[in-house]
Amino acid sequence: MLLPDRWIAHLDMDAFYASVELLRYPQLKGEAVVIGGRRADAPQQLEDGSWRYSKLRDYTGRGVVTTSTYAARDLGVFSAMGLMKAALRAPDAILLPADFDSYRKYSRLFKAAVAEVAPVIEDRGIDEIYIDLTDVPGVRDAVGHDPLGGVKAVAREIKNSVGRATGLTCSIGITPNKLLSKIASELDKPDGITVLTLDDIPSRIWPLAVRKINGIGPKAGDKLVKLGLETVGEIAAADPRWLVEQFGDSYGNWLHNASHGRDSRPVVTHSEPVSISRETTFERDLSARHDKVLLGQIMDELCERLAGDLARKRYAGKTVGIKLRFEGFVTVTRDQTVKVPISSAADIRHAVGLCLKRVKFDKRLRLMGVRIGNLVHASELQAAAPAKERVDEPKRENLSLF
DNA sequence: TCTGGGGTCCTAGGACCC
DNA sequence: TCTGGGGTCCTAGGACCC
Repeated sequence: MLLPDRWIAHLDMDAFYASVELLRYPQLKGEAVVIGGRRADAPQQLEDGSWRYSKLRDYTGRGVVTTSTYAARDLGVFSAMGLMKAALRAPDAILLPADFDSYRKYSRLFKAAVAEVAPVIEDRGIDEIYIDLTDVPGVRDAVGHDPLGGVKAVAREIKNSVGRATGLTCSIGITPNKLLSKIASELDKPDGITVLTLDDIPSRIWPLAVRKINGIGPKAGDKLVKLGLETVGEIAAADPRWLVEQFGDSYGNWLHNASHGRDSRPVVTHSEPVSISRETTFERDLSARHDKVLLGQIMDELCERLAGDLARKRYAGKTVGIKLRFEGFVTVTRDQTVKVPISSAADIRHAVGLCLKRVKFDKRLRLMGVRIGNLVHASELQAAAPAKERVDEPKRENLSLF
């Protein structure tokens, strides 16, 4: 066996939000539970000590499933599914509102627990991480005699550490790169460890559906299937020149390499944000004419919240963007770049006004969002160049849209 | 009964400068 | 009078991920 030059782990918490809720409501273990919905009611304890829960069948609105327990998944209820659709499949499933503060707390706890064993960690969101295990003592020292044994022992140590810190389980995939580890962590879920080398690719990776590769989404997945490629192995067997003809230079070559398990991306332990945004979907579609005042208030509030995020994280930005989604799910964006980084709600709102002027409002709106990019951290923002830079921008009075 | 909210990255065209 | 190539920035849309 050819030994890899790196051992990269992908760790994925099992049904993370749902599992955190089960810590709080252990009596729900084994039940079909769904997390989601902005206004779902929290469980209530009655005078006799029993609990009353919201049922999926009682929900009305535009929410989606954020996570579901494995029992709910058995009934066909999965993440990102509309709650109304989920209710048709599992009307008696228990519906809990999402509690992101709690999930963030457990996220910090599990990442700190992993860092005690293996410190080279890449954050991939609230419930998953990549870990470079190459230089972890238990892995490095086992290279000569029992490399796979060393890797598995470290994986068990990480899982134990996470379990002690949080009471939660996770699944870990360990392979020579991030692409394969991401796939591997799903092969023995929940609570599993899967170690693969490049020799395992034909038997373990090639039989999988193309959508199992991180980076092949709904569009590319459909196109591949229409072209007759349903498994990763079928992509691997395809002529790379043909893949390039079908998918373009960049994506075609990436597909070829990915299907052969090739990926040299490093584990990135630090990154700066590129943009920060806030958006909201309305309970009902709103008219730019009849709901002008309300839309204006909502936009003001989004700008306030975005300014709050910027202040807390100590960033300013030069490019303000709006996102509008109309009935029929048609999405439009407009950007406006200003000369000097801004961070106040008033400055953002002003740039938003410039963006709004360039949109035609001929349909009702279901969503509005504000984004700021071209970010500069406060620490690298020099105090120079004050107000006079804004002379080229129009006056504020004639900018009030809505 | 359609489809949340927070992100990243890529592409492609046009402006503008050298 | 016609015609360069390269580089960077801005904008809009879209795919994808958690």
